[in-house]
Amino acid sequence: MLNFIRRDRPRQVVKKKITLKHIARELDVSISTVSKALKNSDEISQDTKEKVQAFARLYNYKPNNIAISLKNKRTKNIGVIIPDIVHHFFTTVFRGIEQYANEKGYNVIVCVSDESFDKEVINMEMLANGSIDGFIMALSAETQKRNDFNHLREVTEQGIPLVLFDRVTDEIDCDKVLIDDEQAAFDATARLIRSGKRHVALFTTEGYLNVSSKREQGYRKALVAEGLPVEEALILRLPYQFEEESLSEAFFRERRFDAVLCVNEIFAVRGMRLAQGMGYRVPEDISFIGFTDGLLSRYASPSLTSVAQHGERMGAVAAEMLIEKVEQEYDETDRKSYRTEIIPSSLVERESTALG
Amino acid sequence: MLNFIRRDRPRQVVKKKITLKHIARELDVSISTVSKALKNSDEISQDTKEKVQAFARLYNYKPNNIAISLKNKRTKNIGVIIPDIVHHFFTTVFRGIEQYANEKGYNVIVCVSDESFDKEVINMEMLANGSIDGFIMALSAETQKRNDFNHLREVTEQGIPLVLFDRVTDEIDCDKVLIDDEQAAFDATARLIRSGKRHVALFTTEGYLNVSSKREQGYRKALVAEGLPVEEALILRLPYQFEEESLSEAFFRERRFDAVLCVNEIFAVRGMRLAQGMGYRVPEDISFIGFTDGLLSRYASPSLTSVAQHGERMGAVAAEMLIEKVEQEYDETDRKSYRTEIIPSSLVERESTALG
DNA sequence: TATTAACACGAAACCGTTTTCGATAGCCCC
DNA sequence: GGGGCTATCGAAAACGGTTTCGTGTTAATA
Repeated sequence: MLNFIRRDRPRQVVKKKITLKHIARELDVSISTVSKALKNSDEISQDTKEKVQAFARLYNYKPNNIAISLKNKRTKNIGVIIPDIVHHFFTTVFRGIEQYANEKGYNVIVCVSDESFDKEVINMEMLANGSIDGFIMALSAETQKRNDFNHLREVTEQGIPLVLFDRVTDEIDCDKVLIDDEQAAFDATARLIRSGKRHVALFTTEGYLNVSSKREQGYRKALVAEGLPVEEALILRLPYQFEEESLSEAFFRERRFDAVLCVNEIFAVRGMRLAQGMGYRVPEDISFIGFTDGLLSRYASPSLTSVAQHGERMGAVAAEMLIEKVEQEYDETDRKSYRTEIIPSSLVERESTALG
Repeated sequence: MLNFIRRDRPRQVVKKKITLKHIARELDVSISTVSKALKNSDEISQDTKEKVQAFARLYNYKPNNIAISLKNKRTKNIGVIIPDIVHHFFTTVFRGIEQYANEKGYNVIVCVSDESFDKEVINMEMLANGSIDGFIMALSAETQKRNDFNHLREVTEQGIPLVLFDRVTDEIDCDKVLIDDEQAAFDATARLIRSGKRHVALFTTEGYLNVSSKREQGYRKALVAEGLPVEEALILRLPYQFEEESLSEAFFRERRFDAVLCVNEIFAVRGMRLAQGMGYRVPEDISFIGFTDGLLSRYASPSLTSVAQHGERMGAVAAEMLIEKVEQEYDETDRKSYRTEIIPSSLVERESTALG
């Protein structure tokens, strides 16, 4: 009597999803027969198959994902944990992940750690209990600062694949995908010097971020490589969300530099603006290069030469590495070996640097 | 013999998750006893409870989410489908969703429709088979253009709660949360006029986007309300990702306008730049107001007066509405009534408009 | 005519929980 | 000493699938 169409809700007919059991009942066969018929198993007669398949189509049968996950012990979900989502770089990486994952039939569960260690841990634990087949993550600032990676260790010890990107740690053995931050900073700095600049300043963040320090290293090495002194006074460490004033005007007024490498777009754009406000010309008097080639770089005036980090590529690679691990988990009794991929970045030249 | 610790992997001990069954075996009690003991049921003796709980703690037992989902027919996941993720507004909305959902113990699965109807449909179908308890979505451009909402209808008919935000449709009966686009455009336009501008131009997108046309309406009404003529020649329809040239210089050279309302940041920033390049002063000669108060508005020079849309608020409200529906689904034999919430936007005044 | 193989299907176990409904044992009481 | 309680636990069904392993029927073969 088609009793799976519930009509007990008052004014709205709710067509509940139908199950194998319903089909079996209606067609007076067993559940296993239905299951096999839908998979076109040759155990089942042509006749029965057609009956079942027609019925299933008619009532739009779709197998329940949860039940399949439980049976297969695979969810086809991957968990992504990032420090922030309102952030151009992470967003582009996420897009790369989502695209690749989707192609492969995976869904993506995102959690935002908000740069907090606790949230990172909680989110991981939530997802690690069967909700996902693997993790892709960038560590929160707090986690990097505390140097506590037990939550990661727990997960990998359980055999759950993990891919770290951008904000990684050496403490954990897993796949990683990185930006060549040091190299990029090196190249950008060298590029400034070769265009005739002699005093290159660095605007970086104060604090613990791995990436900033790598960029600083590249900057230093480039100076040395080009035979220039590292002038510590030209390295300005700014608070993350700094206000106009903190980019001290005095620093500009003295102006003992003719070019600036900035570890992000915002520092660069604000720097340019301050410089222009004080009558300097960009790039003639001061050149600027930023990191993170986002909207700001493109639309600033002058437009900003910037290190493009190809986040989307990074995300795709991370997803590829993860899914490979997830799927091999079930083939070979694996030999685990972990890779670290470096995603090359490139310098997008715009108006804030004079063409050397 | 603690046989749930598998040591058959070569060099890496894999501590597989333990289950009720394992605990039961080790402690020589039944699965039901273990389950009850862990829930502190008073059916179970203090003795047994302590034994079980201690064991569970020791081996870090956590119930399997998938199994629980199957049993409860609730996943504690919500599905979010948005047209794009590398997009400031959607990203902020997502953040609002994620935060609220997380507080309530829900996880968020994101799918990007990429403005494609087909992807939207596929993603919905994927998730609708048990993976999520409800949907939050903004329609893809193609969906809006085709006016085909059967996929939404299917889902709601199955009794799956749905909340639409920003890009919505009247065709579907469900909760909605909207920006007061028309009002915001009205206010912004009025604001320009009251500051003494008499010829306000509009830079909008060509095409079907619901939001753009609402903003245009508000713009038109404001002109009328202020007793000014609507000059069609001052309405410029630009391709979505337009290049410098397309914002025709001629339009600026004639300059039959002294203020511009732009339906997004990018149009505004490019407009300002072009204007400045041609020697006009902003805001003295031409004032600018944009929509979407993002990084560009903040860091442009001059900084851009912009309509802030409070995406985070919007996301939080959407999540709240959805979760309410999801949870009531299981209480009352519901009286479904759908709400439409309007999230007020506000004008963030910056340098691109003269203080009226 | 007895044996056997192919065919078509169903029973049951399983994935990991929760929960209902006994069932057993010990104890008190009359 | 039997009836009734309570305390403590286990069996089993259920969620919705997949899959292994029968099993009964029929037809082909010796």
